[in-house]
Amino acid sequence: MKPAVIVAREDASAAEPAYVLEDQVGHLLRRAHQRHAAIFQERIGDAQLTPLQFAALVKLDDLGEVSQNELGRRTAMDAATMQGVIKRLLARGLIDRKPDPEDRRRVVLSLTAEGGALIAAVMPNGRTITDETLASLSEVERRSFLSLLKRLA
Amino acid sequence: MKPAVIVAREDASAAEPAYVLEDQVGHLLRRAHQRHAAIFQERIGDAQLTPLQFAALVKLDDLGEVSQNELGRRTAMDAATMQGVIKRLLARGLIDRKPDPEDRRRVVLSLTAEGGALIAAVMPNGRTITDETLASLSEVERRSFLSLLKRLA
DNA sequence: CCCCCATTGTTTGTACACAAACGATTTTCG
DNA sequence: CGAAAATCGTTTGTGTACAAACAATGGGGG
Repeated sequence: MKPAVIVAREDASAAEPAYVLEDQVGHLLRRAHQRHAAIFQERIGDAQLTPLQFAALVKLDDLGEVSQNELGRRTAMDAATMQGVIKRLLARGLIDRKPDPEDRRRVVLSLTAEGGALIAAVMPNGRTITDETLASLSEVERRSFLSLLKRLA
Repeated sequence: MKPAVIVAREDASAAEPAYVLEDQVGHLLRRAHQRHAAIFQERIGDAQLTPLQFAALVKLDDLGEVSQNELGRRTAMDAATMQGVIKRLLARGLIDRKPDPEDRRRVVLSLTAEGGALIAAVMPNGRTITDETLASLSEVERRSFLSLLKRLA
């Protein structure tokens, strides 16, 4: 049997604990993401390169040649967002684009020499950014946090 | 013949571990935030209400009357973003806006009756959204995750 | 008292983020 | 085979996100 006084624990007048914005996952995820974006911009070493553009270049470096939608799936961008990212990378001459001879709906994307050089140059900064983002956590805490975060995403 | 150079290219015994996009905090934060936004839209119960608009209403409900910049600070939005959010909430008649008699640079924001009713109605859905976002974690894991996330934000 | 400087709110421009609708293709299956 | 369904890339429209520049106001120190 339960003690009757348990109800009064949080607040004398409310049955439900207060909804505190600052404690909600959504709000915290948004703020953590904002902070990471700020660190990225400060440390990536190329003022024009955004997190999504960096992600697209990294994946393109991994995969060699991919279609636009496929690259979008690998980097968690929808087709409309991918459109814009690809357009800007093309404009900077960092990627190449040609029709797929085997499927006329597709275009095949790949890094240019310039894109390959850029991604090689800034990749170490990517590690720095990850480190700095997690700087307030110990090594054990980082592993724990990343493992939990991965299960949420 | 088997050239030794191949080994140095991409190998488990390489000095640097590979940069795996899927393991980077930034990418994971982005994906977790995306997933939360999708759950929010599905569950908040008002198709027009966005996470930022909801946050602004919650804080306005807490604080009563605040200036626009102050509300922005409390909800982690910069002034330009706040501009758009406030404009849309005003257009829907959910908030009120009047000049501050004590400081002519400021405007004072507050909930309208309609805004108050809406926030009261959807607040429980906010709890549901938080729960569903964290659904893949146990109670202990949730507490641990939120505590670590709060230290990152 | 007055000038410098900070703060408030606005505008402009760039870049995600995604829904919805579209034409062109390819695939699937009756 | 041929019609329906799925996939590919594009466009449009709305809503964050933030830098940078701006006019107007307020506060403080010389």
